Amino acid sequence: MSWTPERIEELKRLWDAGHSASEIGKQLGVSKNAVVGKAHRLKLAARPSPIKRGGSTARRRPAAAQRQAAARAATASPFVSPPVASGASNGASSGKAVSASPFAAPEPERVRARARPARPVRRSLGSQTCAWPIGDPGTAEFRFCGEQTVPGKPYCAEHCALAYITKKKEEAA
DNA sequence: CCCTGATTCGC
DNA sequence: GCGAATCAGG
Repeated sequence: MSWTPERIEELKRLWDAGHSASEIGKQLGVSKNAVVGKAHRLKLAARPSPIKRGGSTARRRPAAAQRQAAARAATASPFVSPPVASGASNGASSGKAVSASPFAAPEPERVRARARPARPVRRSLGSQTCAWPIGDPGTAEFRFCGEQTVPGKPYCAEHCALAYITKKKEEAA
């Protein structure tokens, strides 16, 4: 939708009335950014700005500009993106390598689990314990199920039923 | 997290 | 001119 005189008028009115950009945006059916951008272009009263760029330390355009340009290019261009992705030869290997941990694929709901201390999973070879996560990872209460696993599976029978969802089950649910 | 407005820049 | 992405403060 374009900025018709009426809409601009409305924008001015609401902006002048002290409404927030997102609020005005809702009213006019546009995004907050659109409102702010238009207001800026119209030179409307630059109301109390939350932040100020370059107010104190000034000049730091290059970095921001580069990032923006990069982001822009990344989303817009069909090409662009081949940079390193894997095999980073230099540090920064913060990847926790989740691999095929208990959290890997199954269970859609609580997959939020990060690569937590997934160590206690196997402890004793004689009787594997169910690696089904219980509770919120990161909290003290977090633990794994610990029941005897189904041979060849990382979970107990009960949790295998939950972990391995079939298409049919999914549709039934 | 949510919110805010400001700025940049591809379109 | 437009506005998404990004930034940066509350």
